[in-house]
Amino acid sequence: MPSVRAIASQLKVSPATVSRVLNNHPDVDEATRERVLARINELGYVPRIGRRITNVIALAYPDEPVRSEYGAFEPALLSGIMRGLEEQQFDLKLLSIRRDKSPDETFTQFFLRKGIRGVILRCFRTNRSTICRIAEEGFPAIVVASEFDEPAVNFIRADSYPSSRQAVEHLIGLGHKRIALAMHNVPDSDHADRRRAYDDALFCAGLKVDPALVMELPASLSAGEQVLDTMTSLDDPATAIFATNPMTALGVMRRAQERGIDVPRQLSVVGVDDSDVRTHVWPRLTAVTQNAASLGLEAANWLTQTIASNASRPSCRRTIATSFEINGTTGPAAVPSRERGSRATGRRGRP
Amino acid sequence: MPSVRAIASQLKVSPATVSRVLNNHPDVDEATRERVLARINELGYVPRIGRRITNVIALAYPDEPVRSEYGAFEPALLSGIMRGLEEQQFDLKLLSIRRDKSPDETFTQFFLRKGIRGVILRCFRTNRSTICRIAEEGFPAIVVASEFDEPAVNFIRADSYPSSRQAVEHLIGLGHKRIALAMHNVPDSDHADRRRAYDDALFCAGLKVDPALVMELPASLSAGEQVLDTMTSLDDPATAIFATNPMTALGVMRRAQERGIDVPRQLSVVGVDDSDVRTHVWPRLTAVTQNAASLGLEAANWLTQTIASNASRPSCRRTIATSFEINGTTGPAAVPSRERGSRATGRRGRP
DNA sequence: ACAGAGTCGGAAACTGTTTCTGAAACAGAT
DNA sequence: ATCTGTTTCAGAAACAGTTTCCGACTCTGT
Repeated sequence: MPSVRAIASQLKVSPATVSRVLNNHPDVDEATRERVLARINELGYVPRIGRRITNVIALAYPDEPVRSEYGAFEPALLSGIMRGLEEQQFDLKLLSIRRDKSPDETFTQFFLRKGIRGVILRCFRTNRSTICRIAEEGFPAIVVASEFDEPAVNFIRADSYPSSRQAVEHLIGLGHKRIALAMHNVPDSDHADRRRAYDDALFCAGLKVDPALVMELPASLSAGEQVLDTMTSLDDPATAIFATNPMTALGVMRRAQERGIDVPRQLSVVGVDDSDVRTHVWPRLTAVTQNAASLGLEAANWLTQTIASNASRPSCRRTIATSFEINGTTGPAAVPSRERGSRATGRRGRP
Repeated sequence: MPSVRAIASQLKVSPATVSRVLNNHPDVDEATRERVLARINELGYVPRIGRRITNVIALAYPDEPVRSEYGAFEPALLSGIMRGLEEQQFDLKLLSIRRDKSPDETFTQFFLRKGIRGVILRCFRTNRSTICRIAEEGFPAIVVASEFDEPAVNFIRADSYPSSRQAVEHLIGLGHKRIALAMHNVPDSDHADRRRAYDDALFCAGLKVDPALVMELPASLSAGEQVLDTMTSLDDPATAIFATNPMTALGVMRRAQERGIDVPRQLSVVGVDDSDVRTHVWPRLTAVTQNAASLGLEAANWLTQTIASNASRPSCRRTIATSFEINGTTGPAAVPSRERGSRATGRRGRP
């Protein structure tokens, strides 16, 4: 377990210099800084207070400290993380990278300066490259709720493919043939899963994917409203909508109520839920649900155990399952207009 | 700025002993521990790393780490806190008292052991006495979103009296005379404010408070449903409902939709919102809104500034205003039917 | 060429924590 | 009563990181 002094003596510099490098003090020569940093990375320095090593991990947000736009996702995640930290007795710090990181320090420096042993990362559209850089530096890190192709990036996420497929098949089973898909307009792995599930389910049922039924929009209430308006005003309107994020689903519901469209009689809606907003509306939303708390718990567990067992360059590419919950917003397809009418069963589907 | 060694030499003990006391090691005599603790308190010891003093504050939860039951209140609060910490460059740690505090250490010890300079406290029904004890010990602390009579306890909260009164007066102005009040069944200052506002507004309008119109229940969706059912089935039913917390308000809305009661034609609803759930339903909920983010920001600002200016025993008893936002769930009172019973219009849909 | 300013970094001083060790107290047996 | 072994308590020293002070070196302007 290398200390500042150990590194210093190896490099034939003084402990003061190593400390200065770690704390990003300006008055150290660039070449020296590089050398020290390289050795620190190589030997795997861990921060200490006095003689005790710090057991602190961080939850780091890229820009804004904490986003509340996702509703109860963040508190559920935090709650899970805190529980996951319990076992190895770690503490949790909240970090905002934009706020605290100086542009001319490395991420490793930044985290060590904050006395952090490992970091849980939240990924938004803006910071995928940031996350890749952190992973390259080799600092213990895990991304929660996003997928990465880069092998260096550890992540844990929920795979929504099976549940999403279940969802679409549920709709098909209820006789729906015109099923709309409301996607996020920024491609990410979660939404790719859902798209794939949609395509596959339709294909296996012998249905064609109609591009007119697929929309890509931001994740927001108003996007959901737009989806509903568009999909109901088609020549051959949708009889069901699968909205792949919570806000869009809520927007669809709200607008349907506003326009007096009876859900699920006239239109079925399936959403995705991170927490429990699906229970906030009536009828309760049929939805693909992912458990943010267990994501947090597993991430924290993996990270602390990795740190404790100080494995070098460990890998975590875990997906946990989402589930599909049938509630009140899905029902048999409305009997289509006469000419194709004989196929619809009209039987009220009991889940 | 007293150090461990300074305290030690004053007390004629070794630094090791002081350190042991701070870290709650078992092998130190009870009398010695008391003496050290007293002196630490007296001199206002601050934790350091090396020669630098730590600039870390904590957000401490009593039992469960983070509650997600309040929806987006917590993330909004956190977001505000992080912004409030920015100015004085403090870091934030999350602490769970139940998890981390040993029963036989004082709170001051606990916080110092965690390297904390000050603490923001969340108050739930279970831990008011805990909070009073912390305040008595004199450790820099501030409670967010609750009120305390004890003069030693610092807090910052939103006073919902004016907005609540505005809300009830708004209903009265719309011609409502039968206004129901759905209260939380655990008395706390927030709900007391709302109760008082309700009473006062009614009184000033020359209306009597009908005990049949006041219910006290837990804060939950099902409680809201119960409220709606009860209030619409009275002999002289309510024409408006004021639900003093977000979940209850949502429950009322959901049940109204379920039963086909047209809001706001047949029934007006006013809620309370911590974040933005009021926009998740249709029609958008008319609500008293408190801004959790600014509570967090102000709390963090006060705490960090207090610490930086090391005032001894500072006091903060601040209330910030809530606001009243008129949206789509309030409208003129239904024309009091000539002979009651023709009330249900059955018309669905567009306002 | 020389003076002054700026850069870089080491020694030392000062944090807090832990390990090692020893003194004192206590319990039990002879 | 004395001896022995154990437990309790706490100090000395070693060791962790950071900062202050100061000296050496470099660079620039005159």
